[in-house]
Amino acid sequence: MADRPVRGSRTGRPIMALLDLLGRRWTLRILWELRDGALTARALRSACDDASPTVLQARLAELRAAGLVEHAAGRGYGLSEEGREFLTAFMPLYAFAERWAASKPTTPG
Amino acid sequence: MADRPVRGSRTGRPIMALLDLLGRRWTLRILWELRDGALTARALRSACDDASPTVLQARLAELRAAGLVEHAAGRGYGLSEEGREFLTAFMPLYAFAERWAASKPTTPG
DNA sequence: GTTCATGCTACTGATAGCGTAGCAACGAGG
DNA sequence: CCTCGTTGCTACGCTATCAGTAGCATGAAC
Repeated sequence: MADRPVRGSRTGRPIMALLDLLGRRWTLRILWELRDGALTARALRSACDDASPTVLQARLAELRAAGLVEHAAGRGYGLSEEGREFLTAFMPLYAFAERWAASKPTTPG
Repeated sequence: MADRPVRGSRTGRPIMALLDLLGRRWTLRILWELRDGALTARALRSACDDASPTVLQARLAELRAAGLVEHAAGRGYGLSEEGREFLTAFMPLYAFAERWAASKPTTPG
């Protein structure tokens, strides 16, 4: 996992790089949990259902390489300027999720 | 992978269910490749860099269970009404990807 | 009958992720 | 100096997921 940028980025289409980046476990979740501000690595872990630090660190590294997440020493991880742009672009999907769940039978509770 | 709806859906927050659904390999890609109309299972496979039919079938099943994808016998797989809504909500992220790639050094071409 | 395309499944081997434990660095308090 | 508690990060063994290839059953055209 060193020089390989992002799976699919060689197609030249940025959307493929993004699709591939987001299509990995915890990636979207991390970005989402960071929406209200920076979190320490351990706090982020708690927010993400205590996911393995192994994967979390890997995702954080990818996200930092992608320029979406930044790390302030001692203060934890937070969204970068681009990360916040991402989240803004993501919000319509949040709205969709609400409507989607409302029309789904698989939402008993 | 039988009765379990979607990881994280028990939190009651639909966004978690969506985040989790999308955070699986090929899920986002499938939805994206279906944007211009239905594709047969094999055509979809080609569009998805010849991904394993095993995973593709699994994703297709999940996507159908989620109500985002439909299957017309002989005609292939296509987005449902909700699937199209999803894609509409996804478009801002497409726009973001373009800007994002432009500001990234990791896009030599 | 043969041929072709459809959707789908069965394997085996590789990769990614999980769960737990632990390390090094830094600051506060004694 | 030492201890304590926090930080970010890594190692290890085990499991689940994915990859890659092959193959099945169905249906239409000929």
